[in-house]
Amino acid sequence: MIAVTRDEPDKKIAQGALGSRPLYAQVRDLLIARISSGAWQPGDLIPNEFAIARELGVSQGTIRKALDSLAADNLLMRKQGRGTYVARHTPADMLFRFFNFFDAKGERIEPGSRDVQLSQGRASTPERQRLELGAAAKVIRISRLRTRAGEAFILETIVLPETFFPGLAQASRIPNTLYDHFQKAYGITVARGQERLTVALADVHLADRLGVVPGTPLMKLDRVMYGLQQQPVEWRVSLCRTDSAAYVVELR
Amino acid sequence: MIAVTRDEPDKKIAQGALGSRPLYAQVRDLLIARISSGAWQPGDLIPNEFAIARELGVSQGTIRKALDSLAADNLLMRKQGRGTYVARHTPADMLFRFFNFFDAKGERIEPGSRDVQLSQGRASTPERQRLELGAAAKVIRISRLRTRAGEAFILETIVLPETFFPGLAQASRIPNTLYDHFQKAYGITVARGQERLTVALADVHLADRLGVVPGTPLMKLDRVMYGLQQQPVEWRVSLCRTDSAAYVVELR
DNA sequence: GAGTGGTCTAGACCACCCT
DNA sequence: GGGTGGTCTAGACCACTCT
Repeated sequence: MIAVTRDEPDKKIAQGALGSRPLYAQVRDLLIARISSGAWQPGDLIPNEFAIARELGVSQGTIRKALDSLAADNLLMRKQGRGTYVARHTPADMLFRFFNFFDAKGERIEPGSRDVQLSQGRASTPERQRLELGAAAKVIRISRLRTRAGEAFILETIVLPETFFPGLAQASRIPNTLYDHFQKAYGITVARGQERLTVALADVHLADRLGVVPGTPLMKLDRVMYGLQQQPVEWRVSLCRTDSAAYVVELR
Repeated sequence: MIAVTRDEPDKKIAQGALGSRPLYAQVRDLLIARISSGAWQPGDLIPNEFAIARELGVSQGTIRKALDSLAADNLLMRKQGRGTYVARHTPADMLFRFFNFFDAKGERIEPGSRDVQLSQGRASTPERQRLELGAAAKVIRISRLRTRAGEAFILETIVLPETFFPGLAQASRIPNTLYDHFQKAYGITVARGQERLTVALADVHLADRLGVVPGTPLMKLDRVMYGLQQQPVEWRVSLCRTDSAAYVVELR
C-alpha cells in the first residue's frame, strides 16, 4: 500500500477561491493542455490516478472525474487493469470523427483530397460573422476536392482566421486530415461545432468539378468549428454527392 | 440534518453477488422502469438522492451516479437547489427533440401534420430488416404530410411493429407529436435512433404533394428509432423541402 | 433558513491485466 | 503478486432556489 505522504503541494490549483471553476474542470483543462502541447503524445500511457492526484494536490476522485470526462470526449482511452492512454488521432475512425458520411454497408467513408488551392485576404462580411472577427481581420482560404476511392466526392471551401494559423497560407502542402494538422502544427484542438445541411442542384461548373451531370442534386454542408476555448476556428462549406453515400446522424 | 437511521433495508438490490451488474446500473434500470411504467410521470419531481438511497438501501453516491447518467440521456432533468424532475416530453423543444430542422434565424421549426392515412399488413422484407421482426410479423403504416405555417413541408411514411401498438391501426385520430403519444398511450419511450440523410429529386407525384415543381431537390431522411430496452420501435422515411430550412447537426 | 443538487475528499474492496 | 481502473460508501462543505 502506498503511504500517501504528501511531500510538497507542488503546483497547487486555484482551490476554494470564490467563483472559481470546479477543481475537476481545472484539472481537465490542464490535462487538455498537456495533450495539445504534445507533452503527452497520442498513444502514451499517462500516470495513474493517484500519481496525478499527488502531483496536483487534489484527491484521486477529482482526478477520476476529469479523466472520465476526457474519456467520454474521446481524448483519452481507459483500460481496466492496464492504464489510461492518450487517444490516438491516427486511427482512421478518430481522424474522421466529424466526417459523417457512411457507405451502404454502414462503413465510415475515409476521403482523400486533391486540387488544393490556398489564398489569403481580408475577411468578407459573412466570413467575419461566422468566425466572429473584427473589421480588419485577415483570413486564409482553402479550396479542395475530396475524393472517395479516387473519384470526386466533395467540393470544399474552408476559411480560417489568419491569427490562429500564421504562415499556413505560405505552406507548400496541406495534409488531408486538417484538424490533426491544426493540433500538431498550431496547437489548436478542434473540439466541437455545428453543421447546417441543405440541398442544392449542381450548376455547370460544379457538375464539371464533381463529375456529375448538371442538375444533379447535392447535399450542402455549412459548418463552423470551435476550439477548446470555444473560439471559432474554421468555417467550411462542402458540396457533396450522395449517390451511394449517406450522412448519418445519431439521435439521442 | 437528517439522522440517517436505516429502519429497514426495504427492497434490497442484488448486492455483492458475484458477476452481478454494477449497483448504479441496477438502480438506473429500476428508475427507468418507474418512468416507463408511469409510476413517475413526466414533469414529476422525484424524491431526493438521500430518500432514494434510503429506500433502496444503497449510498447516496450510487444514486447520484444513476441519476447523472439518466440526466445525460435526457430522461431526467436536474436543477440545483430545486430537485430532479422526470423530463417532460411536452414542452415544444422536448416534443421535437429528434426533429432537427431549423429556420434561417436558428429557431427550431415546429411542424404540424395533416392528410394522415393509416393501414395495416404483413411486414415487407425491408420492414422486417429495419424493425428486426420475424417472418409473419404485422406492421402498422402511417403516412402524413407535415406542415410548416400551414404549408406542405415534409412527406412522411412511418412503419410500426403491430405488437407494440395494439389497436393503433383502428385509431380515429393520430396526434401530431407521435413519440409523446407512444409514451402516454402505449408506455413506449423512444430513447434513441439513427438517421441516414440523402438527397432526391421530386417526381411528379411528390412535387404535387409537397407543392413544388417537379425536379426540385429534396432531403430524404431514413430513420430507425429504439426504445428504452434497445428494441426497434419505428422506421420512418421523410422527404423534406429545404427552401428556407436547414437540418442542423451538433458535432462533438 | 431549510432543502436541494454540485463538488471534493478519503478509504475500502473488486475485476482485470501483466509478468 | 502487484498495479491499474471500476465500484461503492461516508461524510463534509458549497451554491442555488424557494418561502
